[in-house]
Amino acid sequence: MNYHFNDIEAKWQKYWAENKTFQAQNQSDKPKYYVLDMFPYPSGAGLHVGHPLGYIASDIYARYKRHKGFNVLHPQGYDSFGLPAEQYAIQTGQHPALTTETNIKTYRRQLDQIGFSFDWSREVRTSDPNYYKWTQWVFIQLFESWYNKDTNKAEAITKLISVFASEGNTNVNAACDDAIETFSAEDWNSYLTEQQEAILLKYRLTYLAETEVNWCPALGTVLANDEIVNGVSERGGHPVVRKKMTQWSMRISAYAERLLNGIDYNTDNLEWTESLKDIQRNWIGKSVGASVTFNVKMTSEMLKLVQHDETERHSELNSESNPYKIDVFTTRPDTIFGVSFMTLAPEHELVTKLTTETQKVEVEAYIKATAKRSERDRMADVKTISGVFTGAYAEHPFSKEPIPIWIGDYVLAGYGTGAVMSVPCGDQRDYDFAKHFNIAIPNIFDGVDISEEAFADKDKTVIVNSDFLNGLKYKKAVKTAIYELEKLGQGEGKTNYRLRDAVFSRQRYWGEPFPVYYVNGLPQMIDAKHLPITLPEVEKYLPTETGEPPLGNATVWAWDALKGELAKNKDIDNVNIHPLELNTMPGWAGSSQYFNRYMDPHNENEIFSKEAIDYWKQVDLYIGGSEHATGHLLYARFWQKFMFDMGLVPVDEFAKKLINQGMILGTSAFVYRMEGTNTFLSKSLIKNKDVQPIHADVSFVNASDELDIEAFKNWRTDFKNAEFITEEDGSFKVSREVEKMSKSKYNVVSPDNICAQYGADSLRLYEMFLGPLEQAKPWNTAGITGVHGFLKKLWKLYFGENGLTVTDAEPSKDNLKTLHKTIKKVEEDIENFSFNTSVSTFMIAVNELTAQKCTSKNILEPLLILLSPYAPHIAEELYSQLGHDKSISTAPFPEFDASHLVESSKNYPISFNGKMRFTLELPLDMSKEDIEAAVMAHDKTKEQLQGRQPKKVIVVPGKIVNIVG
RNA sequence: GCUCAAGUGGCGGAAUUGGUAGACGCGCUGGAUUCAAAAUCCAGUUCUUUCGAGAGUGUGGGUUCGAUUCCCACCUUGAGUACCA
Repeated sequence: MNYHFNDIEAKWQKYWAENKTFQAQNQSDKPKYYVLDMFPYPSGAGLHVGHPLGYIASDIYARYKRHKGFNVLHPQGYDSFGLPAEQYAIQTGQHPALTTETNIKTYRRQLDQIGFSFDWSREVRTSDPNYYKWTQWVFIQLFESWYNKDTNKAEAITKLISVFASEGNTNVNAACDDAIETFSAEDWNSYLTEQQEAILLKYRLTYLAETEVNWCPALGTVLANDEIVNGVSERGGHPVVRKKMTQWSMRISAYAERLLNGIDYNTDNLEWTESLKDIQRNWIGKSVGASVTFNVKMTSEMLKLVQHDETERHSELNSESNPYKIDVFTTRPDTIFGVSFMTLAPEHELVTKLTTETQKVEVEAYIKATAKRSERDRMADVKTISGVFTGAYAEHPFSKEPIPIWIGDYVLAGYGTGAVMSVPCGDQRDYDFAKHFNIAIPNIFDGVDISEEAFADKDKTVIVNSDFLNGLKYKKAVKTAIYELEKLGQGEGKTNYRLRDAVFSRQRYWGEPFPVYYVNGLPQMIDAKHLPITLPEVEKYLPTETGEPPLGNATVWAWDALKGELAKNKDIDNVNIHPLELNTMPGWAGSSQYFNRYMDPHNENEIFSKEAIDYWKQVDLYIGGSEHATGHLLYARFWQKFMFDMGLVPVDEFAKKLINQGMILGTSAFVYRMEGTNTFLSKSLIKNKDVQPIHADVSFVNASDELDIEAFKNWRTDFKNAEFITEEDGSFKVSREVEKMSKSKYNVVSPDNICAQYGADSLRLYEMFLGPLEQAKPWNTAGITGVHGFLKKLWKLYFGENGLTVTDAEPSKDNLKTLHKTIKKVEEDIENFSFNTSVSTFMIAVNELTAQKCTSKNILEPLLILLSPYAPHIAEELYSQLGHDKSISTAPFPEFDASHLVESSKNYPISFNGKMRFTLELPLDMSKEDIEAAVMAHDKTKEQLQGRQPKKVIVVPGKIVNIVG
């Protein structure tokens, strides 16, 4: 009987589906274990061999945990909202839901054929209204919450309202918009509802505000920072410009410190790799320093302006005590006496007010010029120093000396306060700016040469020329400076984060609609009992002619607040029937809580039941790509912390352990055509020839890099009559190069073909065998014959020509030794996610057992359980052939027994000066002295020493002997 | 620029606490089987070599009886981030 992998695999896939073998229960006597993959976006291209890598790894772990007696949850679903389906809809008119459905069918077929142990009864799709109902629900909860910095958690907005009503906002310590004016309880109670609503928006965890956003004209939508790569859109590489728009934002900045603390201190709940933690740390970008307030030296023109402003605001303060102030953030308050100018971002709101009559023309021209530059231009050109003097001066907080105020585009409006105190002796950019514009560069560092460049080494700093800071070192100087600034009321210690609030609106059709309608321009939440608010039908998926998002095309997209149902747009009366939000949510909305929904996916009354979340708690193992480090993985942590504050989840990190699988690269094949001809040269003939490299489809090339010339000729009409000059042996060789796997490089390999030709078990083994899980590595189909041959060899261990050969024979000592060293190694490897090395271990075991002619069931049955996580189909088949009528999937993992590995002797490596020269078999219970004597007496030792007397002999019993001299 | 990771045969990679470098597999070479091929099986395969042996894990140094492994400097590649004050 031969190994018919296609039949076997189909048989067991059917068995698992029919018997619901991998369906997880929400209660069990067994301990729980939750293994999760990042769910896929079902693209039209289907899977290539790179996609299942992480799924295979997580499947091995999930299956292993079942053997180890765990109640395993291993779900799968689809992140099915997204741009490609929408763009296809724009081109063809086909509803994105249909495209998505078709693509999901393909994905499901491809996933099923690989034999994953997913619990498909828990499948979620982000574009399913029954799912996105809960995405909308979380959004409402965020809207109804604010962040209390005193209790350090999110709290109900109703609580904030009652504080405002009883004591105003002076004692409220919230994560909120900057520049919120203080008000008393009387003020609050006298405000109109609209005024109150507008104020509350500045506190809510999701809020509507006019912000500078990244607008991508080509995609017709805004993008979050993590969706921009090198100044262009991640999808499609289109230019991005800064634009002010009213958009929903998520106040993730409120959680910046807790997101960092989770990385640095909550390591029990966040066993992520250091590199991934580094990426998030970097992205959050904490810097500790101080804010410093500089008073502007007022000119008579400015005073007029101030008085005008103040009268407008009905303020009783007089202008003398309220000049213009410039707040800056600095990480080096110790260098305050090194300030020789200030620089504002061109967009800074004070610029127009400060600029003097004489400088006006120059300043306005500069602002205009910088506004025109795109994000990318600005990034590409960081070398050019540009800026303009405003004509105004600020006053040094201590020396009271005048400090010229400049504007320059090296200062970013979006970071800190959009203004810096420039210390040219301690900051290279300030230094370059000062040199360029001939501004003074005072030195405040003791014994440091700053004639060529700035000096930024904190640790070696001793401050001079700095009044009360003279003679102090960095740390002390920082403390003292902050203390003195606080005394003056012109500064305080401050921490700044690079992390910005995340824009949450997208001008798209194929996304979650907001559960929001507008009354008098102010957003109102739809009551959760009316959810889901489902996507309306539209004629076209493009923006409207008036520039509104695609939902502006819908005719039934208004909200009847009285009846609590959708209404027609033409019936909008702004009394009972109001317009609905036209934006949709971004891609990461649906992926920020899906892992919890899997715990209780069919619950219609709650996002998940308390029992379910208390049972499963959090994901124990999460496997996915590191490209989500600053997107999904950060947003999901933020939502989880919010859900934790709400008391909805028991753990504030959603994924205990995270592993990033490396990318599988393609091995492209190149053929060479002589320039100007239709003649192709084999690889070794191209030296010194003028040739043009052309990608050949990798399916035309065999393991020895020989091209199937006929297949290549039939590929394209212009190759039809091509000439081929071969090697001497008649073969035509291609050259190989490792590149990213992509259609345009003709190096894409589909798992469908591999499964048909070698089987899913071979595919699974080979993907693991390629190399360490987390490492990027090239795919080369040729190598799969190795693992495929192994499976055939394994099969032969159980089946001969005349059927099953397994017996009840007592295992030999060697049999047991092979089995138990395999158990030990495989178990260690799985625990360490070192799957590549356990495949080698299996090969060694099968090679050894074959050589030993082992037929013993006591060896061959446990071997199947060891192998079952990796190659489940063949393991199930052989296990059933051994007489079992139940699936192997929960058979207990074999117990390692060290007694089978005990040796009585050791083959000692004998080294001379650390170099191994020969080995010597000696009993393990031999004493150090006897070992030394035996080695010294050996002929080869004498030969090595050639009469020399060794200086020293190192004997490590059980390990090595080293002779020095 | 800053942060992180990695450099081992023709190729993918192994060596888990400092102790026989190159496991396992691909490819290659030779052989068996076959009319032939595929498949299968056996042997060999880091480099140099005067066939005794010698060298060797990106480069240079250090610690050690002993270093792919630890330390220092440098080079290369990849990833993240980027006028972040």
